[in-house]
Amino acid sequence: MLELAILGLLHESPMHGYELRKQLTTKLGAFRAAISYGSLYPTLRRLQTDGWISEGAPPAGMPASPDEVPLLTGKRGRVVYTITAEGKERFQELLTAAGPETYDSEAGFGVHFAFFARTDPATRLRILEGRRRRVEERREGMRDVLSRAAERLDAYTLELQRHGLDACEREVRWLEELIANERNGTTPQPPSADPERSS
Amino acid sequence: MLELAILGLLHESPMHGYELRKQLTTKLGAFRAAISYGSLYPTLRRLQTDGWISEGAPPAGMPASPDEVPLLTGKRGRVVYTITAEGKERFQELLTAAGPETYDSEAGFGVHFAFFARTDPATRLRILEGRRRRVEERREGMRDVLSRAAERLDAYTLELQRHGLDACEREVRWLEELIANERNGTTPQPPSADPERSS
DNA sequence: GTTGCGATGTATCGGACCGATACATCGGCC
DNA sequence: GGCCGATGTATCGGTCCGATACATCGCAAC
Repeated sequence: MLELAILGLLHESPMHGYELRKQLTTKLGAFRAAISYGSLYPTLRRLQTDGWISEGAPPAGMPASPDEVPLLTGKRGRVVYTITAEGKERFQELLTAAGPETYDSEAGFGVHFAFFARTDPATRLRILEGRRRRVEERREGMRDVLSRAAERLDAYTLELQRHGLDACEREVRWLEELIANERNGTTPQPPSADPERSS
Repeated sequence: MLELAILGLLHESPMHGYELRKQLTTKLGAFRAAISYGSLYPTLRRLQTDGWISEGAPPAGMPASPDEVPLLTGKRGRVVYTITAEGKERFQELLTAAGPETYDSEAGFGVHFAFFARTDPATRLRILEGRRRRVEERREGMRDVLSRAAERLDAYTLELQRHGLDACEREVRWLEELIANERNGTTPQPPSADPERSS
């Protein structure tokens, strides 16, 4: 989960922990709240020992975009992380290997979706459909509760079920739309002016 | 979290673990997916050593409703848990002491909301307003992203933000409505005794 | 100039919760 | 009689969170 998210962000640009967390929070803010440092730093360490990322600025070849954002200024005390070539492979591998755990959790789906621009069409479709199935199941469960046991629940529990059901129906409709687009190839492609940096 | 949920359910009726999990899943299904046994059983053990619940059928006084649901049949191998008097106090205490952690997480809010029928009006209002504030903050964050950095995001990330924003706006509206009802006293009370606004 | 203060930044620890797994029993159905 | 899916209890490793502790930087007030 976090591994995929971190690799994905570092794929775009090298970064230090603090900035990483901020980007994580805004980019994935729709589906999960915020990433804790208590998971971020240990994960960074693990990724480093696994060889997916390396400490320090990129190997002098890459001209590290001089953006307005203060990303990789290796100032005092800051530790800048850069994704390695193996890390990029690992990223693609994780992107494609999208099992049930991908759509089972909100966070899992959110992270994968956030990197759909780098995911191949077949995998995109598979994830969207898996997610839809999952949400439909939840929806059916709530419908059953509401139709079969409504009179045995208090008003608040009832209201909670209704709200949840509504949210599920909405998400299913959203997913249907995305799936339809995906099949048509209508989906706005990522700015294809950027054809694969390396690998 | 789990502690509150378990005490709340056992407050309604004694139960064994399996049934507890099923009820947990349906009652709180709107906001959190499912409870794992890996958290349920250890928590049950802890609640027991803390004295909030006890193993075995109720102390012979309570006539354990002979419902159609097979709840407390102390058959072979089953362990039935019953809430103690101290447990009921603890439950009320947890219900009322609703700090920020209550509305920070989906699950926390969901659990508290599910037991609103047993929560006093002032606490209900406090929780609803805290939650609203929290969701509004998330909403503002996403609005900023969409208005300030939309052109720098790919189509999928954009769509994710839009979907998240929509969900937030919807939840805020839902909360507004609940808060308004709460202030009017329009909210249906638990079935106990409410001759004023019965339907 | 120095003092204080909020934003930036790195790091760890205990605990909550999950996912997989193992295993035992029960009620039918063939 | 045997098989199988529901029911039922339990544990283990791992992921992630929340609180906390510091250290530094820019800057404004005095």
